[in-house]
Amino acid sequence: MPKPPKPTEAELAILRVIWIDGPSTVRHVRDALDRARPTLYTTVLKMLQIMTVKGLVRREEDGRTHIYQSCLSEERTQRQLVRDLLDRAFGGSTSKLVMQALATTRASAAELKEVERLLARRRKGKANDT
Amino acid sequence: MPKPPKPTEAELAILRVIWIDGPSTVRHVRDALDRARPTLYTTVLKMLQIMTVKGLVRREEDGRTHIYQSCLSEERTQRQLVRDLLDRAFGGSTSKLVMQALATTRASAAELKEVERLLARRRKGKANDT
DNA sequence: TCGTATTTACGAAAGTATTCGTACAGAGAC
DNA sequence: GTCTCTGTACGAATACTTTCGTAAATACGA
Repeated sequence: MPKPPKPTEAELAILRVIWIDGPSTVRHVRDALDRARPTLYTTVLKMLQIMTVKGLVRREEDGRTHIYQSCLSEERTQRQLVRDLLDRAFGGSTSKLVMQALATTRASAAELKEVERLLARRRKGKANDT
Repeated sequence: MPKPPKPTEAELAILRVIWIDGPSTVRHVRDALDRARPTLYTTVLKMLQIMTVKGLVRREEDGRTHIYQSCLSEERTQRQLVRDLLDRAFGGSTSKLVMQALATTRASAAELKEVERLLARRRKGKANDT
């Protein structure tokens, strides 16, 4: 299968619901999204139909309703998005990107520790374990 | 002034030229972009006009031609983009984002060393120095 | 002066993403 | 059966982004 395209903003929001809550109905996705931003039922439905055509999600019929699940893992998609940003905004420099990530106020002490743990593991040769 | 919006893809490509090469004419930006992707002169001109209205760049007249410079620093924009991605794709988890950044094949040994240096500096309290 | 280059201006077209409105079908209450 | 609720389908409208075509002004060389 041809690699699925980079998800758009609205698509990503939907994918996140599915990654976190697992395979979901349209209604579930809508309710989850609605908390952040009011969304009509048919809008979510339409998006999921489009995403099905694009190969971002696939659906399973359960009686009258459909259940959507992601075709891509959260990690793989995240990696794709990071790489994309790396190329578009950082000229490929990972260290510059990490620098700006750490400059974010949201990077808590616990987060920093976790990052250090990652680096240490990586240094020991135990590359990616995601 | 109201904070300028997140640059679109084409806008970011233009901004990168200006950040790297300094204040530029339309022609210079076009020539630079053209190496990566053929672009018509008037397309770049139009984009720069739009970007001027949005407050992403400002221009100075030099005789008949205009010279465009960025209103935002490269670092600030990068930080904005990283934070945006952090929120949209990682639920705010900096460590997960960094993990995926390091998982990229493009992260060379030198890059990793640089990241470690950053972390060490940060640990010592010398927060951001960009 | 005349023709060509280069420049800005800008509306319109094309492309893409998102939202909305309406139709229709099935299930359950009454 | 009929009403209502919940579901899918899908075209159309809207919004946003990018590209293109053409006009007008100015500079410059022959």
